[in-house]
Amino acid sequence: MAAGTSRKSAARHDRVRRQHSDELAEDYVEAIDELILEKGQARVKDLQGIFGVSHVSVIRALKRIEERGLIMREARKGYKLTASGKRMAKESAERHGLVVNFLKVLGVSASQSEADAEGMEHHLSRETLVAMKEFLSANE
Amino acid sequence: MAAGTSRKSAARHDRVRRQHSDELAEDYVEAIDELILEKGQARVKDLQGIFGVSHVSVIRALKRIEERGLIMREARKGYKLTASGKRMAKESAERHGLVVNFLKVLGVSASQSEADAEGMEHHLSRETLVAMKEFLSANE
DNA sequence: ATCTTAATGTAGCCCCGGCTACATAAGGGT
DNA sequence: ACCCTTATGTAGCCGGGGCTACATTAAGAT
Repeated sequence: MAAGTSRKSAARHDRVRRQHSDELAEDYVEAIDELILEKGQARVKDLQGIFGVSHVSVIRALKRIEERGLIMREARKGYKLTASGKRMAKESAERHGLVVNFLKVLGVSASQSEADAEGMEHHLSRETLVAMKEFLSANE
Repeated sequence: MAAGTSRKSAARHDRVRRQHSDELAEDYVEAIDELILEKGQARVKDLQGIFGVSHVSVIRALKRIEERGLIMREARKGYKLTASGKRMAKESAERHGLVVNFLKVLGVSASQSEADAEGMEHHLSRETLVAMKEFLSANE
């Protein structure tokens, strides 16, 4: 970077902040998707177990995510995804798979690939994801 | 992952949360390091400009970072890094450079490499960083 | 030295993501 | 039907990172 100029910028930090607030929604949406696939329903208790937080934190998170139109309460079956929730879950899962594979092919162990993917996946641009995809097709 | 098991875990989420809280410290420490290099001092005002937040947010962040022993107030010259602050800045800068380079070699544009590196760099394990380093030496 | 402006600091509010403790609703067992 | 347990929901607190508005301190200009 040019001398006298930091690489950091206001815009950048805004972006990172927004990403952080999306992470939680994405994680919940993915978890709900998996739960419904595996057990037919996604309840507070399940999510509490998955994320290792109190049921209160789960409830509040679900409320906000519901307000964002990603999930809906179901009669006595917990939560289900709305159309946009499903879209998010799908994209999110695809991206996760891509990043994990990428790391593995790069030579990272399976377990560490999982762990790192979960940290980084929310911070990658389309462009970088495409580059990873291309790398994968060239190296698999 | 095995059916019936989510890839998410309490431990994982703890880790991500801790990483988030470290991001700010790392960003400040790096910014202070750069400022001192470039202008001989790092003041609240400078940091405010760099991060695009109010001076109040800067002051509070600096307080916490000072409590963590990473920085120290200097007479009328703003802040300077302690030994461990310097260590963090160095590591952090090295890691940033590595990640940016890695992305560039992967085919990502310079500006997007910068942007994405800033999002991801706080979430990479040693193992993944080493893998990136190896990729770089094999592909430059 | 004084006056003005710029920089720093304080008070107090917001939202979000944690939490515990208590209150209700649902389900199961007998 | 009743009781007990498990699940869900509410109240209210903490800390972190955001903010504005106001107070103070430092620096420059005259």
